[in-house]
Amino acid sequence: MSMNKSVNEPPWLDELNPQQRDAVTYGDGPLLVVAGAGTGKTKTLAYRVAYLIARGVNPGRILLLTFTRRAAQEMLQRASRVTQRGTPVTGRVWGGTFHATANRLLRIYANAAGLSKDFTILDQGDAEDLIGMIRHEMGLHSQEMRFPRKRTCLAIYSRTVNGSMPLHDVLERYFPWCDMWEKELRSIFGQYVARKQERNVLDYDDLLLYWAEILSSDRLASELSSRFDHILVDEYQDTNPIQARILRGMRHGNNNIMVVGDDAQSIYAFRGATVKNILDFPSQFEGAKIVKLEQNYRSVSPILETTNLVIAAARQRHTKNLWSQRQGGERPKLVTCKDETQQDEYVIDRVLSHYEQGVPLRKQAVLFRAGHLSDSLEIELTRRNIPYHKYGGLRFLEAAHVKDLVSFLRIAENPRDEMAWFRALQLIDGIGPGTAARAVKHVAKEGNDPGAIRTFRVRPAAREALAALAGVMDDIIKDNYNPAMQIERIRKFYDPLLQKLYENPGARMRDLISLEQIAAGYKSRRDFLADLQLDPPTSTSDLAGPPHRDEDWLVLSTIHSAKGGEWDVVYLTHAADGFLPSDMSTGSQDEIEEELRLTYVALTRARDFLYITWPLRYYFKWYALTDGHTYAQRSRFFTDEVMTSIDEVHLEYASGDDISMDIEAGTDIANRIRGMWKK
DNA sequence: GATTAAGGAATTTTT
DNA sequence: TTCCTTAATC
Repeated sequence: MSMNKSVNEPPWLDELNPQQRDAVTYGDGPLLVVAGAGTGKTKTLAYRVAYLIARGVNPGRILLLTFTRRAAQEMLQRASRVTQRGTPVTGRVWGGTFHATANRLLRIYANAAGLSKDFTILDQGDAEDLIGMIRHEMGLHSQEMRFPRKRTCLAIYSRTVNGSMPLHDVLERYFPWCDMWEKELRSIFGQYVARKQERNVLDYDDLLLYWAEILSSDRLASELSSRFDHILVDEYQDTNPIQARILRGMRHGNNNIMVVGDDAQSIYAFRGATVKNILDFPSQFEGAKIVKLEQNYRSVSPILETTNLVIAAARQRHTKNLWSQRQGGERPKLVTCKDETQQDEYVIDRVLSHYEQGVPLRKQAVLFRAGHLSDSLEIELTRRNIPYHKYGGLRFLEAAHVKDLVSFLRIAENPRDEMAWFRALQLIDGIGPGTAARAVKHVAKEGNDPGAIRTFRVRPAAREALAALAGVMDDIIKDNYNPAMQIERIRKFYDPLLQKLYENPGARMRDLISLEQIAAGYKSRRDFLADLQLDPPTSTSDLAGPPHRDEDWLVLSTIHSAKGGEWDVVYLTHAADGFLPSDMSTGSQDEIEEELRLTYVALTRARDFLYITWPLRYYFKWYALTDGHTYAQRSRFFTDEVMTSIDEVHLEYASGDDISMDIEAGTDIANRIRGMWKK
């Protein structure tokens, strides 16, 4: 910025360090901010938004792309706190994920994209099922011919689309064991695409793909670009080639774009994300300025020392020298436990101890590689009445009963939605896959009027239920029914089925009640569905409704879902080889390196205290028959070099099976027991 | 043609 | 364990 403008600069710019300030006050044109962990990336983006608005940019003409909706909201709230006292103008900023933004834009430009604007969205499960269906129709059964599973098929498809790469290359590089099926896969994918178009549905990848495709027309690219004076992108290291293509397309009129990221934290390669996007940014957007943020405000220096050592093992990265002014503090601890039970005990013990020292539960987080790794901890927390929220892992929306209910709404929104029909119909006794498929065809032949399901002939036993289902559809399509009322109506039909269908109807029923409550916040069914699928509730307990607002709870999270977060105390559990790195990801050097970055992301979430724990012994839980166990090894990422910065704690030698393993308390007890004889 | 019983296989990360 | 497919029955 030129000096003569500084008189007009807002006073809050003083709250930034020189590099942050450079980024925030940068003029027009492309800007790349390489921001190390904890260097105030969120702050910089938020202040940039505030700055732009203060400089007179219309908030409605700013697009802020983030990884989750929550991240966008937090930034915008922060931006409005910075600028105002007055009205939160930031509410008008377009903020959200790429997918949610795609959804919003595609509704507006549906015609241009060759879509009908009432399209519905297939989530991953639906997409898998559709592929599974097609695979089955083609007679490619997985078992005997060992054809790739439907999950794998979708993963291959997705990688091809997101990476903008030919199928052949994807197979060769990432799925070599499926190489021999290239022809069949190509044909499945062809049908998959045709089927989606015929049915007016988009999968997650399509949202990006259609957006990108619209932009390939110069006229439309100009039109879309002209909606936004500025585009800001967070977590740029986790975008994929198609997203980079979209951004280029969106900058037809001007090149005001700011991307922020850290190559050391790139952890979404499995989704096609590539660090290349960051590296290539300067060549893709000519004249780009680069700003590096290297002062870490988050972690105390002993923790930073450890994280710097961990990431130093990465082969390919931008060198950054992260430093912290937060001197003092404890060195991280690496705790070897006997088994998972002891690990749970230890973590809970430390959590409570920090809690007593004044750190609320919500400022502490337990992180792990995979969703199921917190299962035993969750049981123990529940038993002890310690409240927690879990992020990542199995999501609410994927639960069968929720999908059942949502499928009715999807039919109402888009009667062509084959997967929704298929699901709803099979709820009826006497209707299986075969009948359901024919019923779907019948409805299509009758012009996709949902009422046409009445005229489909089924076996006598199913007739009454089918008529009832048709009645539900009639009712919820009525104009004066809001989403919550629609769900209430569906439940009249569905609740009795739920009782019959599932073992634990009580818990499932509660989910449906939460769903109805969430729906009450929406006026339109379309928005409700889109939000549910694109910005789903992040924590399983977000759904328990908001009964206690200021309640405190411990955070459990997969490392992926912990991205962007920070906590006073962080526990990284299951730091054993096989889990970190995951056994699934040790195929190639690239994969292992991604696991290393994942570890780095986990460790850099910590502000004051960092505990890394791993159990020596794992029991085979998934086999009821074998009660065997296996010995684990400490994660390979904690090399001797790294360990020079970490204190080791050994709990595995302690005797007894189920005593609490607090070290301090342990010595205390030993003392007291000795004392008993000293009198 | 639908449902159920039985057998077999495999377990990541997310929009 | 859970999910999924296949074979046997209704």
